[in-house]
Amino acid sequence: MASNELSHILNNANANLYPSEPSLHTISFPTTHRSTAFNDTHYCNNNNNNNNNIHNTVGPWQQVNPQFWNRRNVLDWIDFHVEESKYDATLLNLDCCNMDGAVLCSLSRDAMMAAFGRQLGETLHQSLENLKHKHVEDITQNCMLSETYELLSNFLFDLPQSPFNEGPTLDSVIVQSIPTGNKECDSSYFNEYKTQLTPGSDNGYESYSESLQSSITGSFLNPSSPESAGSDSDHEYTETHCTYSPKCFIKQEPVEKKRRGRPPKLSRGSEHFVENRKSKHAPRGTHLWEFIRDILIHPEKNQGLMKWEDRRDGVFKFLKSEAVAQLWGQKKKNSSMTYEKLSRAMRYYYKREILERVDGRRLVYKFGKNSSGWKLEEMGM
DNA sequence: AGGCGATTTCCTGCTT
DNA sequence: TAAGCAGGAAATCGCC
Repeated sequence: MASNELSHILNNANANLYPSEPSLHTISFPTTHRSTAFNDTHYCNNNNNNNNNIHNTVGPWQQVNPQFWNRRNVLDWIDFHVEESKYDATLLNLDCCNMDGAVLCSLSRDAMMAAFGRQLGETLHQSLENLKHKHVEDITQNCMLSETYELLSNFLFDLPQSPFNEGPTLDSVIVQSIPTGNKECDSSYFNEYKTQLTPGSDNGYESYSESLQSSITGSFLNPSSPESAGSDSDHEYTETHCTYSPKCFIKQEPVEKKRRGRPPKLSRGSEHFVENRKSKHAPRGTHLWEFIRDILIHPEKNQGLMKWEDRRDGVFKFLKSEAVAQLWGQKKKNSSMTYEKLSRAMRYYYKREILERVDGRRLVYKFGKNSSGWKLEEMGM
């Protein structure tokens, strides 16, 4: 089978799993034909030389710890190996590809081979082990002592948080060194990434949000610092239980947690969100206005989400309001975040003079005197 | 335990 | 008509 046919099949799978929104096109992953798209400046290649596991093209999945892959990353990764090994993609059970990285990493070698066949399963297993090892090695080699651990933990905790520089907590990276056998079906550290597989969560918003985060992660997060919300208690969000299922590997049953905010009405077709909602207060130092500011002060990296209208006066505009809202929602582990809700929170800032009103202009806001970190002088420019 | 801050959610009415 | 804005009300949840 021709390579482009394989790509076509997996692209279709991608399309089915990730119904796209028009506004997303500029920021979503390229799924195939990486040779041009993946070698551009969107992706950091600093680790490529260390990776002795084949890849001569670069994909976001390669830059991010497999534990943090979303479903699209998993699909891209499978796609890559299908193409490389000239595997007949028609033999693939696409249901078996529908999982995120945390789930993927919980699969044993046998499970991989059962799902993907002996040849491809072995290839994928090997690739995954190499990638996992690479990331664990990168991260753990300098923090072997508990003293170092503590220092680094404090350092990570004290870092200013933004969607661009926040990395995993030390706990979230150290746990990867647990032997695979102990990790199977015990990856609660990463369970927040799994909830998207729960029944009813496979909706446009979730996928959209995933894609967004993926592109952010793939394009300008530190590749070894995937977005973990920088929380000291992320692993508390959701307890899920996973079991092997021949059809789709994982059946997940999130334990119900109370969500924050006023209870949503259930009569608008949004019932399916409720089961997946997790409650989480914003991590210290991560407020909405800071999140917005951090997008703005990285103009080369914000993928056209927002722009400065008047840099000196702190006037800015949302270009992709819903996309920003989704990103914010993802940061807060809230898949039902919308621009409407985000903007309500923004309006509360008027009173506190973190923002100032800009009358008559849609999607335009201005930083107020109680905001900081965006002024050119502050940034030494 | 309770207050508080920072949202989150829903809502109505208005404007663009 | 849709999208966005404005702001009240109620609710949640981490922190102190």
